[in-house]
Amino acid sequence: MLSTQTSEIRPVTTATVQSSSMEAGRQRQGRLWSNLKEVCDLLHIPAAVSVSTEELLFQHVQFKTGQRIHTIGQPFDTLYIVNSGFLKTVLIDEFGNEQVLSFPMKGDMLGVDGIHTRHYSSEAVALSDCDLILLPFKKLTALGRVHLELENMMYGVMSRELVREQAMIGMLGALSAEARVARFLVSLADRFAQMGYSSKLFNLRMTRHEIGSYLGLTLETVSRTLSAFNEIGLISVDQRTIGIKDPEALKTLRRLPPSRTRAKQLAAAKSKAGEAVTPGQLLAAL
Amino acid sequence: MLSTQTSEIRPVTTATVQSSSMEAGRQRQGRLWSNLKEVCDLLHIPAAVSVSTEELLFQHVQFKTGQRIHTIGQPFDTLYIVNSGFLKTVLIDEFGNEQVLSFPMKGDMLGVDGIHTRHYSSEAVALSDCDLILLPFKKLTALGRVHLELENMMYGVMSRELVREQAMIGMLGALSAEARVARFLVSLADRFAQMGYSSKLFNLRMTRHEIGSYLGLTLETVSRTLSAFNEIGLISVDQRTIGIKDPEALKTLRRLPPSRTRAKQLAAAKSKAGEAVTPGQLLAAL
DNA sequence: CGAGAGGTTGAATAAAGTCAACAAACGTGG
DNA sequence: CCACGTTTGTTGACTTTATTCAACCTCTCG
Repeated sequence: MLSTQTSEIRPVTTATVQSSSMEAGRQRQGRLWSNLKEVCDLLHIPAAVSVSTEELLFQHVQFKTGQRIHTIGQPFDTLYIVNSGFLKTVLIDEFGNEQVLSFPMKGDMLGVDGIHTRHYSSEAVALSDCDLILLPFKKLTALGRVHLELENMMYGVMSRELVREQAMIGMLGALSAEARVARFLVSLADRFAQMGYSSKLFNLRMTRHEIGSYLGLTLETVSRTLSAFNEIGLISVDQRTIGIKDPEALKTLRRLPPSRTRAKQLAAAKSKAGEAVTPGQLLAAL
Repeated sequence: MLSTQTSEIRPVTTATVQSSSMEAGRQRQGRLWSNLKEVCDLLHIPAAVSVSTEELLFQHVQFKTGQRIHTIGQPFDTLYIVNSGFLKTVLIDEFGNEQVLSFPMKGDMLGVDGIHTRHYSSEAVALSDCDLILLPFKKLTALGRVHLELENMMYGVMSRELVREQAMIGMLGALSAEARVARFLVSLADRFAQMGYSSKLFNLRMTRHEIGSYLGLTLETVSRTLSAFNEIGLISVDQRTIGIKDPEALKTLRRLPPSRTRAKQLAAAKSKAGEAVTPGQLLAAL
């Protein structure tokens, strides 16, 4: 397994950090430090008038694909904000099985689960090379009392995280496999759009196994569902490349009609040569 | 439905509040109030040296069974701490179906999901008569800057909530129906123990439907699973009265053996008249 | 080029859901 | 206090959904 191979590797604090100008402020080359406003922007938290935040700098750290940011039980002292890259957070159950909790990406905060017990309760692994901003928790709370937008930021981010998890619980508790996969794709598309990438065509950063774990399904079910979506034209799939063809249908999808009906209808639709039939219309007709 | 009938009823500040012997809280203007230390104790947060917190009082409010504490979309301004009673929090999906998110009880905080968007994203309903402590959020953050134990309390509680939800996601994503019901019972037992009640015999405050929604199962599956646990002696069930017989087996249970095997084994075990066989031994033998 | 991880697909199986009938408890008004 | 309708809970028969097991394919990267 990818993560086990690299479990002992510690973050590379790049050579440039040691340069003498550390106390002077941010590095010009390499973007190794961010100020409060940049952090707030990243989190999509409206930063109030930023008073002299140039002394208030937060260090960046790079992680390579497969490296662990933190592990379960490790003493908690810092939060992380994803500046670039893709990760997963996982829980490990009593017999070593991974349960994927989230796929953090740009603008997400990591490590919040460690505040309560002062130990991280989950593990975060880089799915690609990543650039993270370090927020030493003690420093953060101390600063929170001076710069109140920082404090509000913290409450806001933690609350947002909670709402997201609630939505996840709702999804796991109530939706069919197909609806889960559909919504997963839509939410990924939305996040990519938010980050300025295409929401119509993107690459999955995770395996079918990881998606399955995240959605409470097996990898086979995920694979089959993607194939089914592809078959009826909701998406295109080629390995990890996903094209979103009918986002609306994906958003509202509750359950696919049985496949033998589907095949018939599809054939019928095709036989009307030359007529344009959207996947949405097809689904609605069933 | 219970909650719809009472949707418009606002909290009653009851007459009985005047009874002098309430554990937490004092009276002022005919109402119950709690100080910071009492709030921290309730939340199981180590309250640091409490400086003159007698002016720092938080008001209580009573809700009757079926009343709503807050609804989805309602403007957020206050957090609640449960001082006594039982509640549920729910999400309502696009076609009106309830998804139960949690069953808050003594020491739990409500409303945290409202901080981010300034609107509650879930609905809280009293499952019994309840006594809640009001924490006006603005007041709270302002006070947080003076009394830092309060600020730490907030972070701690929100983080704890997050960890709980993560555990829930893990459970919904990975466990069988039987394991979910078993863990649900164990966690209830633990909570009752923590509150000073019996962890061996207690009453469920919620319907099978609500349990099912919480666990991502149907009410029939919940009912059948409880019956099965009863049959093999892990618990006793009589309507909403649950007796925990073998907490250890419940804690570690992953999956029950098929029922025809179970019946045979059970018969075999019984036929050895006079021999004491614990449910745990029975399960282990299968 | 070959090993191994990741992905797809099919057939058989098991788990949980659905539909339905019934029983027990609750609560409300006569 | 009882009768009634309603809500809640149990159980059975059957169906659907997703998992399991297995074979096979196809990229990637030493």
